[in-house]
Amino acid sequence: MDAALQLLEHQSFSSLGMREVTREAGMSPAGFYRHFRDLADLGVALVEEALDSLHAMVRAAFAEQGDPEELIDHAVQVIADHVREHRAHVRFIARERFGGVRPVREAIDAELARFTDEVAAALAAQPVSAKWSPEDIRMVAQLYVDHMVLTAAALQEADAEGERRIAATARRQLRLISLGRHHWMAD
Amino acid sequence: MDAALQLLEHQSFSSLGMREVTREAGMSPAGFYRHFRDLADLGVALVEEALDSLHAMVRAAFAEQGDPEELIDHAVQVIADHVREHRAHVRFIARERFGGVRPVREAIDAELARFTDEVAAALAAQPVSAKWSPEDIRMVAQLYVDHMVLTAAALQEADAEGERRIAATARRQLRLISLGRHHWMAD
DNA sequence: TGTACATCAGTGAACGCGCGTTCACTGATGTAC
DNA sequence: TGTACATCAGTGAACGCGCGTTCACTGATGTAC
Repeated sequence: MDAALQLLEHQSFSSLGMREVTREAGMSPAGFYRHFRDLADLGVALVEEALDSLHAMVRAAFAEQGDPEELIDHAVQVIADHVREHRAHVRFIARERFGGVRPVREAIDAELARFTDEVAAALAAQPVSAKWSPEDIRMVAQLYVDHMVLTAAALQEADAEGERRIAATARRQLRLISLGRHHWMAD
Repeated sequence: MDAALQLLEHQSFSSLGMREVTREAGMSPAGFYRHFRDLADLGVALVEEALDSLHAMVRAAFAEQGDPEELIDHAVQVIADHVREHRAHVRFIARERFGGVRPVREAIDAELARFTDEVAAALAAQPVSAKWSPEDIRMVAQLYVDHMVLTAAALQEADAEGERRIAATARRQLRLISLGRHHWMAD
């Protein structure tokens, strides 16, 4: 799996060869079948591995208490740290979320839907969304999850300067969304 | 190019074979070289074709005048129409935006950056953003373009019922962003 | 403590196949005089 | 109107190569008695 992730730095999953993977892993082609039935099987295993770590990140991003400003700074910081530590995983998810291998795409979609549920639950607990309908809460949760994945994807291929720029933009965008949330019921 | 788009319904570009393409197109393998130097060359040509049509869509989505509510309904309608008429193009862009073939990915990024400029110019002309800094305007433009691409990508693989659901969510999300914009300077 | 057996990750050779690329070619269409 | 030549999309055969998959195997580690 590490060998595959390594190779996926410069190509997408659907073009991965299994001889390629075993070569990178330093084993003979036949050895592959000791671990996976086929490449799609490996792909799904990678999704699970990658989203386990993402899962921890989502929790961390929403754990903090405090005013919106602090929450936003903290969340963006958590995302940036996560990307630095799990670059290959983030790239894999970003690339294959709309990629050409159905089982992989579906596994990612299912996991992201679970994240959205989790974020929605966290939002529902905040005073701001006291009188919101469940649909509206989910709609905002989706906006947040999409924004998070997109930001992580952008960070993943940025240098240090690009990282600062992307983080700054992300913070402002989250602030704008937060403003919208505070005026959703009032207006 | 049509043959390639057809094949890309079920795979991503980096796994496309050129014998595969010529077979689908009903010609001999060697004929490929009459039109493209290699597959990456074909890919870049597809990006241009796909984003020409998207370009027209962006203009249309922002052309309308009226109150925010009408603008949003109109924009989402334009996106939905576009996806219905150019499903293969939309899928290609969504899939390859973070895909494994660098020249293709870079061509898409460059085009989307141009879209963002265009949207930023349209936003700058609106009374709401009268006193905004250029950076803040661009930040909102980026939010809109990302949201548009993500919505189009989701619509592209949805059935009729999913289409309604996705469009409804997109409208609410745009309304929330619009609310945030109206309170950006005030708060 | 020693022996016999089971499990299991990994090997290396072999298979048939489809790949990308090249080559000299054909035949239709356009152009100059 | 007729003739000679240029252009150019498409052909079909051939090449060497790496692919995914299978097979009987090896040898290390764990387990039962």
